[in-house]
Amino acid sequence: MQDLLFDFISKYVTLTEAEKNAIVSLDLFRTLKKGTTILKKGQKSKDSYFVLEGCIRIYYIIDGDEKTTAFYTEMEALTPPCVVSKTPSEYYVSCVEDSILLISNSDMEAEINSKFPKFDLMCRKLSEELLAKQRIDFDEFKTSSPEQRYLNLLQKRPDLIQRVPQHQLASYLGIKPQSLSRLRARILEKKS
Amino acid sequence: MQDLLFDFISKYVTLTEAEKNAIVSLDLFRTLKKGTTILKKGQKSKDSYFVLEGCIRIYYIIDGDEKTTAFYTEMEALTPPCVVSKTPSEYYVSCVEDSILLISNSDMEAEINSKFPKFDLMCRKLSEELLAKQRIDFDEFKTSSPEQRYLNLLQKRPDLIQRVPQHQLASYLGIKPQSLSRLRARILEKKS
DNA sequence: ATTACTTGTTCACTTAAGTTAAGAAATACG
DNA sequence: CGTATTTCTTAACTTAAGTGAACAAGTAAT
Repeated sequence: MQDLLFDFISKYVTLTEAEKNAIVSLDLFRTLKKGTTILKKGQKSKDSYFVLEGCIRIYYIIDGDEKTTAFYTEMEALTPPCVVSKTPSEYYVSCVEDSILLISNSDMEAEINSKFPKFDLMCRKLSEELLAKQRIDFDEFKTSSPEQRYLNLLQKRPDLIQRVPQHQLASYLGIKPQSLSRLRARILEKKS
Repeated sequence: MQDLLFDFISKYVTLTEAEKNAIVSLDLFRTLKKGTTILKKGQKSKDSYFVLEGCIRIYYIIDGDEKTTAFYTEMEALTPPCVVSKTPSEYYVSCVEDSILLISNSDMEAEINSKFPKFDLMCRKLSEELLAKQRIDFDEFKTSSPEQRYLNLLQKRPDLIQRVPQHQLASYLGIKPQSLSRLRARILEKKS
């Protein structure tokens, strides 16, 4: 399980055994049941999440119903905006499936970073990369129709469509569940 | 003009006079005319932009017409995704108005960063902050209708609506110019 | 000054998403 | 196992966005 983490890290920096041990000794791995909420609206938190196995999502409750805006699966990291801004969270984060997460605290990260400057470098590279990736995703979202977005998702993250309830997918695509259902029917119609 | 830059930087790190001089001596300020294209589709580039005055935008050309997805105004920074991924650009960047930009090269940044670790720290803080901000923007976009998005923009960046041509605003809001025009008429109707 | 181009609005029509409601299918749980 | 709940689909209707076209106003260019 830890190997997955170190494979990921190796894309950004090269760690010594001592450094790897330092991470392992922090004992940050957590096993969570499907449906577990790990961050609630209104809470303050300093925790970042790295998904080793499973899937977590960000969702809002607007006019009484859930709006899911993001999913994080294997080898993806999330530092919730509220951790950065140090304000109460506007949204919820919960497990879509049984999941194994690495949960790190920003205070602790600061400590690690001062001991091992490499981590700092990794964090910078990672957030620059995520910023760029998210920019592209946002641009694609803006420039395409719901149907195109769905087809695009089918290409890029086909697994998500299988693992995630469709009403959560719908809001992720910026539409209502009924529209997603209809849109799928429309696509099938076209194919035949 | 440089004061604006140092005011901005001071939000992240505290610079000494020597460090400030080092930046100034690099002579990175550029004055550009409205309409100037600073990055074209297909180009490779290592340049990041910081807007001191004016406004720049990202746009794509899809099926022959422009789709503007982002605007950057005073005190906002853009490192185009293609600089991070080191691949040819998928989009254009151009000046919406006569602008003064600080244009820095990533090779040069690396050099500065190694001389002055503070810059590295600033870059990390900045990209973490921008990532969080963009996540929130994306979430708001997904969870609201075109009309809500327009009203939201009116609250948050009223200046943009004045400075930017409406057909560019439209694609920024994810709709067609005609729809924006109609939507605005609808809002006026409601008010009266 | 005239022409050309850009920009914004309006209109009629088409297409697709939102809404409300009902029912079927799958899943969870006692 | 059966019941409750969640999830998904379908349908009829409403609302709003997309499309194509025409026109007016403003701007730039010769």
